[in-house]
Amino acid sequence: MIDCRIMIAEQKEKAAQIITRDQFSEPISLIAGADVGFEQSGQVTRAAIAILAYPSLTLVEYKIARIKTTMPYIPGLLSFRELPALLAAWQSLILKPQLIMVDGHGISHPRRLGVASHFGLTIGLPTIGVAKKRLCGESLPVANEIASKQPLFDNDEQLGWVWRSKLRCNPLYISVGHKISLSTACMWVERCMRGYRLPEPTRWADAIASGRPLFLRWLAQKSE
DNA sequence: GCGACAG
DNA sequence: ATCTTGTCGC
Repeated sequence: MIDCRIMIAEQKEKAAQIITRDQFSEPISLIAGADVGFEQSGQVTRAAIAILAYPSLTLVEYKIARIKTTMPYIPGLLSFRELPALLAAWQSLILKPQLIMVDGHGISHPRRLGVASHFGLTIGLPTIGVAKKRLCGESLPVANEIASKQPLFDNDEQLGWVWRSKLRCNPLYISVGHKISLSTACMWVERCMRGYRLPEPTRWADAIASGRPLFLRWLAQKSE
């Protein structure tokens, strides 16, 4: 069995180190997206990091890491399952981005250390949490208009924004990962939208990690 | 005790 | 997260 108490203690300790101020300077030329998928058996964790040029948002580099799965999925402890593969992918990159968007929550987490924050703290770079589902906190319904948003609250503490990125799609949960403020995080997510539910960095990372048509077409076209 | 629960 | 067919709507 896994002793979650140790991980929870680690999360509480690390959460205190998360920086919620902007610690990067513009202009930014490279933005990354990070996501993790699992192969059929579930025994292999596959992380992908996509590096996009900004502002063109074209894919300029990507790396995939395949690691043996060590942890089961436990809500709230996702980073312990996904971080090893993310770090492996990170280490193999040639280009280093100034900002990273991670598929998952940042500080909108029961102990304020979701995978986006954990990853950012570990590598010491600014990260943004872009999650597709709520983990904790409460919010009012978001109006069905693009860019409508509602604050995500845990009592009096705002954990992030619930943000409608696309009509008739479930909203995104945007939160501080590390070394960035919430307002700046939202600004960068908006700047990276190209008409899909997910911002481009996360959209590409997901496509690469899961071998989706978007990425397969890109590969095919590249080899022509 | 029951429901909720990122990926 | 992954597997998986059809179906509805823009």
